[in-house]
Amino acid sequence: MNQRQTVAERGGAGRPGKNGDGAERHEEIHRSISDAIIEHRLRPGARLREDALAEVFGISRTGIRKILQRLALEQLVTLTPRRGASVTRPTADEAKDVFDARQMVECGLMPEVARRITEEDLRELRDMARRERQALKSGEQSTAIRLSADFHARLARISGNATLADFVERLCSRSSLILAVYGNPGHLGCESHDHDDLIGHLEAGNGERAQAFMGRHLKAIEASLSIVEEAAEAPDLHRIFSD
Amino acid sequence: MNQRQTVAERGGAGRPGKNGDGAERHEEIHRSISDAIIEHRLRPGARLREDALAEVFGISRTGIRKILQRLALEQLVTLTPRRGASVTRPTADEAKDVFDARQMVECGLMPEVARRITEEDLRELRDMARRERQALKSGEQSTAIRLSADFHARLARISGNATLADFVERLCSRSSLILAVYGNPGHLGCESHDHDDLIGHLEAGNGERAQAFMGRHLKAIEASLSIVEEAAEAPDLHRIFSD
DNA sequence: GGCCGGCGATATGTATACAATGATCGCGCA
DNA sequence: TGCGCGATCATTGTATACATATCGCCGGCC
Repeated sequence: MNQRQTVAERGGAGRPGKNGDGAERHEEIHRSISDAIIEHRLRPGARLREDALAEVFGISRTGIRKILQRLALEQLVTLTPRRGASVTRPTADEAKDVFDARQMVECGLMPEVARRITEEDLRELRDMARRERQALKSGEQSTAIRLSADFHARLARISGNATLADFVERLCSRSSLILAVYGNPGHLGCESHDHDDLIGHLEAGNGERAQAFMGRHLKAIEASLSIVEEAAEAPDLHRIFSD
Repeated sequence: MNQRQTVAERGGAGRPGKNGDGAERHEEIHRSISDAIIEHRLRPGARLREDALAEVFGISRTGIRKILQRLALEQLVTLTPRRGASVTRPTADEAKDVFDARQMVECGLMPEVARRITEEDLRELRDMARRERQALKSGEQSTAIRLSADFHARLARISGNATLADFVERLCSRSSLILAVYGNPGHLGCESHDHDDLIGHLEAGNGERAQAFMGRHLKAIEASLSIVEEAAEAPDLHRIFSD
């Protein structure tokens, strides 16, 4: 296949083969795909063919494979041997696990977050909440979903624990997938004012209240899902036709 | 390079190119390297050259790279662009984050574990604890370290939450690295009788006590570390020679 | 005598070619 | 006419070849 994209990109950089070039390009592509999945522009089950992606982004399959593997480890895509990659379709069990994990970690982090939060953080969080509300109001679901996930991830990072923050970030990404499969259309996960209320508790330095509120918030999201295990691959015919 | 190993392996399988073959082989190699790191047979900082690994395991660099990337995502190896892979040397900050995370998650899991644990689980855990004690006594540090990590991971899995169990498993692997860097020789992380005591609390169905005990257990491990940030790469010459 | 710059070696990053496998579609047969 | 079977095709898995950047060494220069 031709490589017009590659040439254009490299030509623009001035000197071909610059060091950070490749790595940053990969990072960029990873984020592109990741965002598309989180924003539900790629629905669960969508197939991701290596050739197609390679052509779109103007790199060879080698680089695409690397990125797909990373996405697979983040459980955003599923790699079926000899069958290729597709956007992960979370099971009901996984959905429960993810929300239980968020309940434990995000709530547990709130006291520390309340202790460490700065004015700068508060300003940024308020801005994110505002943009999210705005996106919701103007019907930009994709943007709202991503901003919501970003909000939770950003919050966790304030705790100062990078390991737990990374974990929360991945849980939020997966939650977005779960919403895509089990969410009711028109009823987004996070209520528009919830995040603002949470910011209020944190601003007041009330970690306990923030923790409790986060707990209710997550429970509310989980409760809004209609988790009905749609006939899986390999429906149990015996059970279905037993009577 | 020749491929005698590959031929031998494939030939032994009976039919060449069997489906699971490649994937399982990769899994096996991943575990080999992972174990070597966890068991401190590969010390932090050790370089992992692709050619050398490819030759040792009888596959091409392509497969090795895939495995190295996975290990990097699990934060067991560090991939420096253009410099290759090396066993991760955890910083003091990372060590603190990892143990704080374990404190939150492993302790938080105990009540559910106490609720769900079965006789079969108890038997298995006791066996692992026994083998660990035995390894400690006979001076097989490597084995003891791995068994200790396995014990904690196994415990978390009983909770039924695969997501959190995976997380704990990775935290334990990283803890092993941390022990390699900051641990005092001759003083292994987990006291030999701690795990047995923990099993006792779980057998009694006392989740709260198990939770508290796990908390003390982890704190004890963390306290046994001598975390002194050894002069990092790029010593701050200004600060050093300012007086 | 010490430092800077060039040069060769080594190892990684990338692309491509080839091989193998699973899926799809068409054909023949019952 | 429906089903089973076989060939072709599309797609992934693997290895290898080539380009490129970095590291260490050595010689010249200040």
